[in-house]
Amino acid sequence: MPKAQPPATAEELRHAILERHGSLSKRLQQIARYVLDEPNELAIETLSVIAERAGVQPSAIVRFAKEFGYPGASQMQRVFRDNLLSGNAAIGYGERVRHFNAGLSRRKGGGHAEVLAEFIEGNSLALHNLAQTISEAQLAEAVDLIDKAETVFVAGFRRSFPVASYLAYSLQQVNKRTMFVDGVGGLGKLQAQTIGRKDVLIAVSYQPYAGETIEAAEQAAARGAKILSISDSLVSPISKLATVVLQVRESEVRSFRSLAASICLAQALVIDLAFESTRAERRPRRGRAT
Amino acid sequence: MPKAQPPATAEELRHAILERHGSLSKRLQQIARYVLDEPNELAIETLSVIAERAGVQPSAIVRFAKEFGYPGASQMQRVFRDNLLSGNAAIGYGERVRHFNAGLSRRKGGGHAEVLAEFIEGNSLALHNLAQTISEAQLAEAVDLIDKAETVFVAGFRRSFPVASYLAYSLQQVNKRTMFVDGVGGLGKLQAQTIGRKDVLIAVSYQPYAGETIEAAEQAAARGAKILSISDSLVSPISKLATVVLQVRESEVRSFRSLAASICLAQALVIDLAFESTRAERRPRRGRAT
DNA sequence: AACGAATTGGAATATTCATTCTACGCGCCG
DNA sequence: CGGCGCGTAGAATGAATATTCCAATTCGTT
Repeated sequence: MPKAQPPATAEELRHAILERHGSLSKRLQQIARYVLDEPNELAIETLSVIAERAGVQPSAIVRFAKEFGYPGASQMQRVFRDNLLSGNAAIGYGERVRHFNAGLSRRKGGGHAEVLAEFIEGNSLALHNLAQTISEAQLAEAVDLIDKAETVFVAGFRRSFPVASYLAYSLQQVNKRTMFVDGVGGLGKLQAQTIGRKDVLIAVSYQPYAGETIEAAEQAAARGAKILSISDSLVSPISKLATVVLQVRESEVRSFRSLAASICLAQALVIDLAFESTRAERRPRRGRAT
Repeated sequence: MPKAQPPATAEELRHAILERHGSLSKRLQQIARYVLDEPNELAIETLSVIAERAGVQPSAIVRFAKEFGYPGASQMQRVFRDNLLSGNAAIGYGERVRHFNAGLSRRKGGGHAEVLAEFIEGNSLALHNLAQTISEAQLAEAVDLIDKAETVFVAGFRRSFPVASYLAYSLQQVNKRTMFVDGVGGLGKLQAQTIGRKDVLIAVSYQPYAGETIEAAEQAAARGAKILSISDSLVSPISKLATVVLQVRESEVRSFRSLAASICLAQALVIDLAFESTRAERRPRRGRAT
């Protein structure tokens, strides 16, 4: 049932969609979601491109537009285009385009957004720094270590816990046998006690190093397991015991260190491993489960 | 005399135009000026519209594009579109992410460092995108919500778990009364059951939305608690119930979405809260004046 | 002033794109 | 269990748009 008056601005349309989202058909909801999530795509790309990305038929988008009162999809696009333009409208390059400095630092004294911007900046720096501190060889070693392990144990507490949990989760996602030493119920020590010679412990730790992690590492070392340390220092108590150390320098803003770089590294590690495994599938030996 | 290699970015094209401006024909200079002055128009409008506004023939614009090495005017437009989007960041992002997804499958995958570099790039993009999708107002609302809460409950499972655990950890660090709904021992439901009218639930969730989180959100809503949703969509099951939604667009490579942006947001949220509390300490009581 | 080369305007053409339409599939209700 | 209606996919259509081409004009040169 098309409305008589189509929303004239992107904001209005957004509201309208949110309001009616529940009562739309499945396919239309799918489109609604895409429209909400990717307004700029909608503004610029052609209908068929949008359709493909949203996983629907072009005609479905036309129907969607009509559902909200537009005569056609093009008119709906216009709304988003205008919105996009007005957002950027301030950028008026004159004939004197000598200003190649697109001023990116907008100083709003406001506070909230500034904090966010600061962290974004900091994490961005940390990420790029990561590329320089981690060498290809190190990464390859680390992946190889994990790939060859029968079972991977992951340990990390306090500040490192999110990184460890991410690692444990995604390793399982790529079908690596993984044991997350989460220390629930004070069982951390026991969990790590079953580690064996063919296994690997990934120990994530940052200053101040959690006692549990150190313990786990010591135990692993004692039982002949390999250790991969993800840490902020090469000489941390854990790194000393490690076979391979991946050093991450996190950004620190107002004495709060971030984790973005570590998460990124963890992610790259796991995906890289997934590639490695895929390649390894062709090889007869070492039949890891898919 | 068409150049062999057309400028691939708007900035390059601007350079090229400025350089050759003097040696262009009158009509071509006219177009050059328009291109420099109104890049946005060029990005979005159709050729004939642009021609009319610039006071030239459509064919002249095609000629202009060819002059700079493009096979047609459309290809030149694409350059400006990409630029517009990456400037606005909301989808220059999607476009680029799509690019290295394509690139990933093409490359042999031999380079470990390459994978890392791609994730760094992807996360970097996601971070910058974050700055644009989260408005100061939203952040302020979210902080306010948390600040006023008696107890903060944090829920997030599977992929969202690292983010949730980070939030829980750092909220406690800044002395906020926090309850981490971690679902250990299948007690998730019970943990969330004690939530009250004065409390806030921070629900972190991404597709596919974990049932436990949805349950927790429903319970919270039923008991009259406020909900802050950190999610990838405005219409996710959790976001629908939420008082405030912070939408995060993560980078995605090979169906592995990252978490760096979410971690960054979480961090900013907590630190921002810490400032807020510090300021509030001077004032009589917990209740902040709105 | 006249010729030639370069440039331009505008119609003709080819291509791409949005939209419409029809037949099919699915779920709902009798 | 069978019919009915909504929703959907996909091809056909028609419109709009980009591009090409050629004749007309301007500009520079001798």
